Amino acid sequence: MSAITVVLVDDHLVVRSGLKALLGTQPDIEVVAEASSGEEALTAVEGHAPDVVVMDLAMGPGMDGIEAIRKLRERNRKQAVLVFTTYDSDADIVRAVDAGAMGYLLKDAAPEEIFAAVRGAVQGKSVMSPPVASRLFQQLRNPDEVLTPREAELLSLLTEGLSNRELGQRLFISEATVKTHLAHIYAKLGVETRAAAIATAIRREGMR
Amino acid sequence: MSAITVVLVDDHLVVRSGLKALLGTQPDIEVVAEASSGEEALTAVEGHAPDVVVMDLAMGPGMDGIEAIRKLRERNRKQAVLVFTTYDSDADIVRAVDAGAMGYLLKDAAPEEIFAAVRGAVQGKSVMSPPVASRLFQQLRNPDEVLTPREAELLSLLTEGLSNRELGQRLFISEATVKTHLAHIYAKLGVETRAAAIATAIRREGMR
DNA sequence: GGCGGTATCAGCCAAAAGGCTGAGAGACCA
DNA sequence: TGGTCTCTCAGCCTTTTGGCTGATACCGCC
Repeated sequence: MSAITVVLVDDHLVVRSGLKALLGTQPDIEVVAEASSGEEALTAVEGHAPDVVVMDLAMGPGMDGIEAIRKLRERNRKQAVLVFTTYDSDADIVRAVDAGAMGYLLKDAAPEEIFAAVRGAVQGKSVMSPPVASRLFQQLRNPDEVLTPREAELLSLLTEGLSNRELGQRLFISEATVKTHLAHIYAKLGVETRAAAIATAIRREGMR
Repeated sequence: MSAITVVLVDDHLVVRSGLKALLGTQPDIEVVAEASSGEEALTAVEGHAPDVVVMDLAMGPGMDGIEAIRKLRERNRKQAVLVFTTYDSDADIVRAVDAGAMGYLLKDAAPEEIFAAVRGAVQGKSVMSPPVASRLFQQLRNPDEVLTPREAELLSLLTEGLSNRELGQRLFISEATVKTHLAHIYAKLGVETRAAAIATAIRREGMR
């Protein structure tokens, strides 16, 4: 059996370099290409048809990781995508899985975890770091705390510092409705003020 | 002349691994030890007395990079510290330089930049990534926009979602004083509400 | 056909935040 | 010694936010 082929996508050269060095120690894994942006990732995958794509989510300006994953799936190739990122935000996890990611690893993962994830991915196995898994589990247990699409939309605008009036104008709804949504959001996030909601959203939900 | 000795400090194994691989290509640079936390960094430097310490700022729980730099200087050894981090936040840059960092590099820096910074550091030269330098320059040109220590402290607490009353209690000052500081902070950040201030602080100032 | 979830809106009231002016104390520096 | 900066505080007024209760409409589902 030939080696598992991998394409690396990360905007940081040191990370790609480190990942390549680590994966290079495994005889059954071969890094065939690297990319430093979502756009590059698309052409790299097109050109090398790898078994696995290891992808960072945050990649500076331009296409982000989530979008890249979605685009990769649209061109329905059969490669598996592993997310490899620094933060374990609820929003990112859900969006990545939704976009079609096979696994979700954090950058402080042990080498064995990474190897296992790559090998698992080609067999259709989903591997994720323990903190990530526990977050997903948490969401399944407490569906009451999951924001509705409209609420998430509002929260996202909230993190830009808008007032209720501005939120209403932006979403074409009355200020009263904005306040209703906010009250629900606060309850779900477990906070009592918009300031705390913003802090929670940016830190925990990864809404940056 | 013997090689420049380097200690690597970063909580992510892939980053250490990548940095080591990159620096390993240079015959005049040798990585003599690695550490994954501030605490480890202190003992590693103690044991190896390197010429240069390459240090990440964000390192999970425990001592952060800034504190580690400060501690290293207190034990007044002669090694130079290079900050190597993902974000170029104003607050971090100022704090790092204040703590005694010799250089400030971003993780997307080119290999040549990194090599040059390491070599420059041992000669007492200060090297920083262009975006970092431009931020420092910006601050020198517009000293009116630089937060005072007290304001920075308040802003930091603000990003945790505290109310004016809570801020006052936490800082042992009256609510009136809190409001005065906030007004100054808003003016300096160019915002008009606490929500926008929090958003700006977390995103631009990197206060997470 | 009813039931739960979502999205929309209103009105009322209390609390919090923000804008403004003015002012005193201590530090630092020319 | 006088000016500047920083930190501290007060009062007054307007705007914004948050808490509460209740209501309508649409949609999917059993």
